[in-house]
Amino acid sequence: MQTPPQTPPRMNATEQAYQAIRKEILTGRLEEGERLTETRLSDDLGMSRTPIREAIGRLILEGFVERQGGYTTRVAHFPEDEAEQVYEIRRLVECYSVQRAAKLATEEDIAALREIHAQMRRDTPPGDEAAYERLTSANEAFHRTIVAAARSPRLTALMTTALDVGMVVRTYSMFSARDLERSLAHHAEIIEAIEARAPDWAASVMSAHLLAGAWRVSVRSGGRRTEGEKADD
Amino acid sequence: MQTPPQTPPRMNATEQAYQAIRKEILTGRLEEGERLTETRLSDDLGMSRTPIREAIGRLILEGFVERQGGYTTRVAHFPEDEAEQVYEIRRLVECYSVQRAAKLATEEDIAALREIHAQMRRDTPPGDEAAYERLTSANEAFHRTIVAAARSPRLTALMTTALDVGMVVRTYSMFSARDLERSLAHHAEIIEAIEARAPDWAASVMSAHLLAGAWRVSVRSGGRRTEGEKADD
DNA sequence: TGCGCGTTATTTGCATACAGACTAGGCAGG
DNA sequence: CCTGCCTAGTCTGTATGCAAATAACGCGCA
Repeated sequence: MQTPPQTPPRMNATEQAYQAIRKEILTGRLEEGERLTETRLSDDLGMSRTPIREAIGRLILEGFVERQGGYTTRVAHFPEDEAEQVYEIRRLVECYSVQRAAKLATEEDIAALREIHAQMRRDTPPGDEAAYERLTSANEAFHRTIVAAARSPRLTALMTTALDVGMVVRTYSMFSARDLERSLAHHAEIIEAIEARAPDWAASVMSAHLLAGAWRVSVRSGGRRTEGEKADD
Repeated sequence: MQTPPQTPPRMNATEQAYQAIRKEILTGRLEEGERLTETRLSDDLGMSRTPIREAIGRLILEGFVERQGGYTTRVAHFPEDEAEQVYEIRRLVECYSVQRAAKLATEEDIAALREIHAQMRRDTPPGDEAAYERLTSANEAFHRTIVAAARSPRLTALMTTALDVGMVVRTYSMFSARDLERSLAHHAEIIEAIEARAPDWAASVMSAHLLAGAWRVSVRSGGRRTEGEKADD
C-alpha cells in the first residue's frame, strides 16, 4: 500500500537541486550568510545552471535564501526566535487545516494517515541515523497529508512555505524517546478525532502537539542553537 | 517621502513576465483551465522563454497555475468557495501579524502606514478605473506593511502567497463607496491600535476588517462570481 | 460509429553562450 | 593611515539550441 497524497519521486534535475541545496542548508553544511553562486553549485551537483537557478528561485520564495544587492545570493539568516515563530505559524495554519480535514477528509486520506502512523510506530525504537531520517520525513508526510485533506489548494500552497521552514527546526531539536512517544500519541489522537469528525477536538490536539514541540525546542536550545546536542537518547 | 517597505520597481524581464501573467489571470483575461505554453507567452511578451519559465514556476508555487501530466500547464481552477477560504487564511495570518506588529512596529513602520492611509483617503472618491487601481494596490501595500512590521521573515514569505491569492478575490468583489469608507475606518483604527501598542485591539479590528470583506464577497457573488458587476457606485 | 494504435507535432527540461551589472582589490591622493 | 576611484574579474539575467517526453491527430479495424 502506498501513500497517494505523496508525490511519486520523479526527480528531475531541478527537483534534485532543490532538495540538495535545501538539505545542505537544513543540516547546516551551508552556513547562514554563506554566499551561493550558481556556477559553483552547478559544478558541485553536476548539472547546468538552469535547474540551479530554478531551485534557488524557489528557495528565495520560501525564505531559505536571500538576494543581497543585485548580484549576491546568501543563505538566509535565521533569527534567534525562529523556531518559536515557526511553531506559532504552523499552529495557526495547521489547526485550521485539521479542522477542515475533520469535516472533509476522505476514507483514503484517513487510510494514508493510518499508514504513515503505522510506519512511524515500526520505526519507533530510534537508534540509527537512517531511522531518524525516516521518522522525520514520515512526520512531515503526516502533517502534509492533513493539510492536503483540508481540500484547500491555498492552504497547500501556504504549507509549502510553512512546513519546509518547520524543518529548519529539525536541526535545532532532535526527538528524545519520550518526546517521540508523545508525538505518536498525538498523531493517533488526531487521526481518531478526524475519523470521529470532531473538528474542535482535532484542532485542540494539534495545538497541543505543536506547542509541545515549540516548548521542547525553546527549552532544549535555551533560545540558542546548541550544536551537536542530538538528544536521541 | 517614500514608502520604504515597498520594493523599488526595478523590473527585470522575469518580474515583468510574472506581473503580466498574474494580471492576466487575476483579471480573467486568461480563463481558468486555459492552457499556457511558454513559447506563446514568450512571443506575446516579447522576451525569451527563460524569464517566462521562472515566472510560471513562481505562479505554480503560489497556486495560480498548475501542471497537468508532464507537458501541459494550465491556469489553476479556483473552487467556488475560494474567496471565503482566502479570507479565512488571511484572517489567521494577518491577525497574528498585527499582534506582533503592535509590539514590534517601529516609528518608520507606523509612518509608512499613515502615508499609505493618507494616500487612500485622497483617492477616496472612487470614479475612474485608475483610482480604483491605485486604491487596491495601496490596500495591498497597507497589509503587506503590517506583515513586514511583524518582523518575521517567515510570515512575510507566507504572505507572498496568501496576499497574492487574496487578490484573486479582487476580481470577485469591487469596493462600493460604503465598503471603502468602512475599510478606511478599519485601517485608521488598526494604525491607532498599533500606535497604542495594543495587540488584542489591533487583532480584533483586523479580524472584523477581513470578515467584513469575506461577507461582502459571499453576498455579492452569492457564492458565484458575477462577471462585470463592478459595484463602484 | 466507436475504439485502439502509430505517427507527427508540441512542449517542456536542460545545456550553453553572451552581455550587462555588480563586486572586489589595488592604487593614487589627501 | 584612511578614503575614493578605477580596473579587472565575477556573477547574474537573458537568449538560443537540442533532445526526450508527451499530447494530438488520423488511420485502420471491429
